[in-house]
Amino acid sequence: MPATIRDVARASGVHISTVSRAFSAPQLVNPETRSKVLETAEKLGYRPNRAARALITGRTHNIGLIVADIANPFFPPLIKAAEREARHRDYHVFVADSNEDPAVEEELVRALAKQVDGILLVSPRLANSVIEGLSREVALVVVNRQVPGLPSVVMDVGHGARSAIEHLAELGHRSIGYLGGPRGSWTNREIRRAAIAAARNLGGLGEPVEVTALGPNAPTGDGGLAAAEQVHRAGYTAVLAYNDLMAIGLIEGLATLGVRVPQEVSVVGVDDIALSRLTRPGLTTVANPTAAAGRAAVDMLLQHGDDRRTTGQITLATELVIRDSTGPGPQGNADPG
Amino acid sequence: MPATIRDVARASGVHISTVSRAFSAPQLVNPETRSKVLETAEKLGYRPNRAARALITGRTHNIGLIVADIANPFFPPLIKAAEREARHRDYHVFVADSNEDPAVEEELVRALAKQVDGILLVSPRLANSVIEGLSREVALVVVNRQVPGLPSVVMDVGHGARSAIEHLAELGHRSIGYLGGPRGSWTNREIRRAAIAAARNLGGLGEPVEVTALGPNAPTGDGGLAAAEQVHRAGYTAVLAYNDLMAIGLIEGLATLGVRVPQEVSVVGVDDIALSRLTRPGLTTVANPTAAAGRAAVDMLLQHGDDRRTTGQITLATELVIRDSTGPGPQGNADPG
DNA sequence: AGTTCTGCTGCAAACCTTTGCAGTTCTCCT
DNA sequence: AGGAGAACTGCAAAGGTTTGCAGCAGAACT
Repeated sequence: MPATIRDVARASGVHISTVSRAFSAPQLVNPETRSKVLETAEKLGYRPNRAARALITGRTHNIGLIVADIANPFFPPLIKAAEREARHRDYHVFVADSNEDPAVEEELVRALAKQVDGILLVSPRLANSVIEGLSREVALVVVNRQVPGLPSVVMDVGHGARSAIEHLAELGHRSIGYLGGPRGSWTNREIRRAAIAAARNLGGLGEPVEVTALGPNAPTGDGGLAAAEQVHRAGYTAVLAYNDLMAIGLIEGLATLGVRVPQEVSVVGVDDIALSRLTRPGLTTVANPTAAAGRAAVDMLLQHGDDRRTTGQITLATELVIRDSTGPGPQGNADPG
Repeated sequence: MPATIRDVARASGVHISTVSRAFSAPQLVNPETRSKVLETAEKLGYRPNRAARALITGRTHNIGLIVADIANPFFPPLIKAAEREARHRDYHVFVADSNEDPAVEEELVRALAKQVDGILLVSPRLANSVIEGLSREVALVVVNRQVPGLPSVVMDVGHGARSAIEHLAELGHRSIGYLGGPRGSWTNREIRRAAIAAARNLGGLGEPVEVTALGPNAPTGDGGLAAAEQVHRAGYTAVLAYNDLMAIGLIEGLATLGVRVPQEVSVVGVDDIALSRLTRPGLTTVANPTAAAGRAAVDMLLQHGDDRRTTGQITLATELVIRDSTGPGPQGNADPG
């Protein structure tokens, strides 16, 4: 029913190859012919069949994008930026959701592999070895993870965690909890490592600061909510959470236990999702450049046309945003230096 | 480089058509042959080329899903449910985001049309006439909108709005604002209509209740935040918001103006996004069965294999969830009847 | 023993487009 | 005037799969 290239060729009195070129290699065809062809194509409602094109060129002009959980507000801005960037280059984005499940994630990569030109693996929960294996089946760019030998885009959460710990220490906090995220998350390991290292560092030059890691936990509001009691019992005066969602859940959980934030416990999140500006207290958090990450990842995937295996690794800067969920620790006020 | 059907045929000593049938018509091939074929296919890492398959069958086994704004937490659960249902039937879902822009929306439908078997148009901002036109190019199921002649899935927001207004009236509120959503939203019109009608109805049997509509506004937290002052000035004692995000933004905006919810103003949202349980006060809201809607929409699209133009219209029930953002109005307590 | 049927497999066309090559016409040199 | 080159267009193969049809062997009839 839909018009094919043949219909257009017939209707405009030229060969199909000319029609083809009118679309995909305009400089090779006489402007007059071209406009005539385009006109009839328009009239017939012709749109090139992407399947046929893909069959012969080997490129689908689609890219896959797999996230751990699309319901986590961290991802949508990244997805939007990636879609925008991709559309801009005449690509489309397939978004899929692994439900935080490594097995589903692997299955998705396999299923998508044959119908996309490459896949953006965002916040993968898979083991590095598996990811390396998959990268032999399809071009991969990993986001929020560094995998040796693969192109990747990460945010400098280590720096962010350090800033957060320093901020809390400066406010006088000495006993800090790290509310960990999901198993298999590179970001989680990175934050934990950096937070503990930062505490050790600070301990060297003043009063000892201790960071204790909790988890793994579900990286959701409920995950934070559920951890509230544990946090309360442990007696931390400040908590750094794996992400904003958990931080917000934690604050609510503490509120129901009668614990006030930031008066009794300070809370810092990571991501700076749109919501964190809106809650009360406004959430102090490590801002992640998610949109930039989405754009960069698409760029990496498409830029190096066919020279697969580009091993660029991009690290984007993060920044601590101080709002109202952090306040002076029990030792008194911030020390002046 | 990747193994083709021909490689498998050669390696297992049968004709390619047998390999094809081993995958897509198992009952037509000898079980022994079949297992041998599958085995060698596995060994060679063969995966059918979907482009080639699509070319001949005319079905891509992909479906498109266009939402107004993927960053609105209302959509992800719907998307997840749709993806799940689709994957279950060996389909994949293309998600795209129109940025609340009708022009982008139309362009997306056109672009997607040729590479999917059908499109789920969720919360479209397009005019009905345009949607009807598009439905001639590609199978369409509309969600959160009723378009004559097209299959659709809607939530009974009219009922929800009525319940909300009745709830507020019962609490003693007489001057209620409706914080409207975006231009072009069917749901917005529906809620407004129902809310105003409900007020008129109530007025008939007791003290007059007035519902005043505001808007259009951006259906986001910021949209709600921005409207806070207007709401405050207007002196409503209760507000029904187009969605939870706006309701939450409004509550924060009122808080910064020193207006307490629910003591001074009651607020009701629509959607019951996950977050609404977590904020303080917990948000009273009209719960929408988003996951069910996602599943139903995919069902409608795929079920009636090729008998296009099925005109089923599904309406899913909504339910008022009462939490802490609504309280007694200025007239005193709830009246007993 | 001859016939019909069943169950399986092979053959080849078809799906729609891209692209290297060859052919044609025309312009511009020398 | 003759030849070279440019500019454009047509030809046909190729890409990987599905599927109607035909062929074949063997089983089950008569």
